[in-house]
Formats: sequence, structure tokens, C-alpha cells
Amino acid sequence: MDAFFAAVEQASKPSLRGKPVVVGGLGPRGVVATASYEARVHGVHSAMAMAHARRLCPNAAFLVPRFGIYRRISEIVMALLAEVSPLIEPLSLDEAFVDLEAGDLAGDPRAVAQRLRADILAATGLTASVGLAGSKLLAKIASEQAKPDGLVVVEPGTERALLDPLPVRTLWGVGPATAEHLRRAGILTVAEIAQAGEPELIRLLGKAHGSSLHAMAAGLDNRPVVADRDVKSISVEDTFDTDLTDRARVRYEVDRLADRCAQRLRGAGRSGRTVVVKIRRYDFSTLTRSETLRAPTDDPAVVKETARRLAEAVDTTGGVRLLGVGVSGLADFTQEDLFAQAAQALREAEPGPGPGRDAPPELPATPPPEAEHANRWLPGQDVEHSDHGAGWVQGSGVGRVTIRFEVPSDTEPGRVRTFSVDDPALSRTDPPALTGHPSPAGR
DNA sequence: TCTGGGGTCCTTGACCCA
DNA sequence: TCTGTGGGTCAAGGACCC
Repeated sequence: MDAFFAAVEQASKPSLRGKPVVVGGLGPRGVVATASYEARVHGVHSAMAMAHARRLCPNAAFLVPRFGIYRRISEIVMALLAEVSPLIEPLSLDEAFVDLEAGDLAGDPRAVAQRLRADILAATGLTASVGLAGSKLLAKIASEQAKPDGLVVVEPGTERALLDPLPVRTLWGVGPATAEHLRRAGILTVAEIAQAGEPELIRLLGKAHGSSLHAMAAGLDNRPVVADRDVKSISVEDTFDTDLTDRARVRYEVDRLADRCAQRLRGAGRSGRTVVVKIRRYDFSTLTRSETLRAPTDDPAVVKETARRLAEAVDTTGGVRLLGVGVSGLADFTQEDLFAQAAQALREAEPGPGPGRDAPPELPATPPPEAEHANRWLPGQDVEHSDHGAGWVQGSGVGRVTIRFEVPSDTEPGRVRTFSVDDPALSRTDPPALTGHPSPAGR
């Protein structure tokens, strides 16, 4: 999908069509998740600090992500892919590999791809780009080249001609660090990787990375399309608007994260053996501490106690900007966790909630972030007004919130009105569906 | 203006054991 | 009995992806 999050926002909000839109975290430490093509013209791109994006493109609409609707649209698109082939490997909400040979579709693959793009547009009002090739590597590169709203086919025999002149960063697995390694060795293009030879690449980058990169540069990629990849770990993390310096607050946040992590674990019907705590300090140095339990658990109390112990062994003086709690070594929860049960029995036998139990006595001096923001209207959020109908938050501040009243099917931008932030006529609502858009192809 | 969140995979070193 | 070796597991960190 092309500039997926931003494209969904433009489809949902008629007043933003053709305008620069940036979706991402709006806090002081937010980064850009997706920028519309109109914003990219100004140099805004994914993973850039939001503050930087605002300076580059001050007139853009800056919106919080609405994952609920992105997920719904993703499901529609994946269902359309499933009609083409049973073998689909989703990479993210907006990208997937499809093995056309696993399907029983007759006809030219190019025609299949074009029909798929048309179906996606009709069902969602959004454009999709397709790369058609004999391997995942080349299909991925082709789909990047096809963006926005295109189809690129890599004909057999043309693979090297496509790959050779590309910068090394084009290849899967070459990020800033590897690119710098290669640059220092005088390797700038894919052709130069192929010419360097496998032994030299292994010397530069290590065995696994070196040999896989050499094969890819030669156009060799026989990785299969794998449906239903098994999840290997589940984690949650939070970056704080300001660094945490109070140890009691750090402990409180670790507990919260451990609870959220355990809930996600249980929601997925999984348990895990290794609890991992991640701490990013004030200077952005990041460290992890982990402990492997004797048996898998999904018990929030066990995850919490382990995470708390791991976090407390780390020197956090100076401040903490991010905390994370994760569980890996996942298993289907097929056996009863006797240790967790024993711990639970012990807790229940103890009189009253002591330190480290369900009601920690030392509450943090500073309220947690979500309490601060509980009543905040976030730009992009869907709202309903009892008199004016459906709309979305355009901005808020000094006790006022500005709403634009429009729905996806509108052809003209809606009207803007301002209310008090505690206006009882105003409430949050679910996103309106994009499907049923009267003439999606007309945009 | 510093740099999100949720993941995966690889490497290295320590340690244990056969 | 000592030493070397090799495999497995665990912990930690780094790089990368969307």
C-alpha cells in the first residue's frame, strides 16, 4: 500500500486530500510513522523526529495513528490477496508477499496483478503497488520502484541489469551500519558486492550476513513465501516525554509494562520462559537484562516480579527515557505452570498487600503519562457531536478543541467548529468505514 | 530537534557437560 | 587424571525491518 497510514487519513478526511499529512507520535519525542507524498516533497520521511518534520513542513496535518482502522483495512486487503493465492506472507499491516504459483489462477500474472490493484482500490479507495518477480528480494525491490500506484515486472534474465546499479542500501538487511562497513571497503553498489566475492564479504560482515548478501547481490534468493509465521516474542515498551529519575516511578512503570505484556501474552494464548527488560538511559544507551525461568509462564505476577528484579539491578541514575518488558521463548500454554501456581498460593496466604504486590505503597510523585492525557483530544481522533454529527479533532489547546465535521463520503471539506474541551455534547467514536465510498476510483 | 514501537536474526562470550 | 574439543544453553548487544 502506498504511504498507507497517511493515505487512510486522506481517504477518511476529505479536507486532507491532496495536502501534506504526517502520521506519528505527537509527544515531544514522537517520530514520523508515515508521511503522505505531498509531505515527502518537503523532505519528510518515516522515522524522522516529528519536531524535524514540523520544521520542514509546518503546514502539514500532524495526526496520531488510528491503528484500529488501519487493521480493518489491512484485513480487507489481505482477504483480496487470499483470493489470488492461498500462500500469503504478510510483512506488516500494508505489505505482503504472495506466491502466485501456489494459486490456481489462469492467465498472465501481470493481468492478475492489475486486477488485484483495481480490486483493492474499489474495496478501500486506496492505491496499492505491486512488484512481480521470481524471488522475494526482486519482488520487494520492484514494488518499491512501482510506488506510488504502479506495477513493475522483473522479466527473467533482466535481474542483474536491475540490481547492478542500485545502491547497497537497496538490499534486504543492509542498514546504516552495514552500508558504512561496505563504504569503507569501497563498495557502494550491488554490482560491487557481487564483484567483491563471498570470502571478502564474510570477512567484512561475518558468515551469515556476508554469504546471504553475496547471494542476494547475484540475484540468488530462494527464500520461500511462508504463511503463518510463528511469533517468537511478545513485548511492550514506552518512551517517556521526560526522563524518569525517581526509582519508585521506574518501578511503577515496569509493573505497568509487565502487566500489559502478560495480558498480551494471555490474549495470544501463549506463555514464555524468558523475561526481558529493556532500559534506554538518558544518553540513549540501551541495555537489556533477561532471566530464563524454569517453566513457561503467562502469570502477570511472575512476569512482574521477574521484570522488577531485573530492572532494579540496573543503575538508572541519570534518568531513563524508555522502559520495555518482553517475554520470549514462547510455548503454547499446554502445561500448567506449577511455579506460578505455587507463587500465587503463597501470595494468597500472605496477610495484606506488602511491597511489590498488587497495591504498591509508594505511588509515583508524578502521574503516569496516560493520566495526564486522559482528557486530551488528539489530532486525527474520531468524534461525534450530538448536534453536528461525525467529525475529527483538528487541534486542541487552552481549553478549546477544534473539530472538522466531515465523513469519508464527502466530496468537499467539512465545516470547522470550536468547542470547550469538556463539552458534554462531544464524545469519541469509532472510525467511519472507508468501504462504501461512492466513487473511490474517482480520486 | 535527537532518535517510536514491535518485532526478527545474528554474533559473541561465558559456562556446563560429555 | 588431565587436557582439548565441540555442542548446547543462556545472556547481552547490535543491526535491521516496517
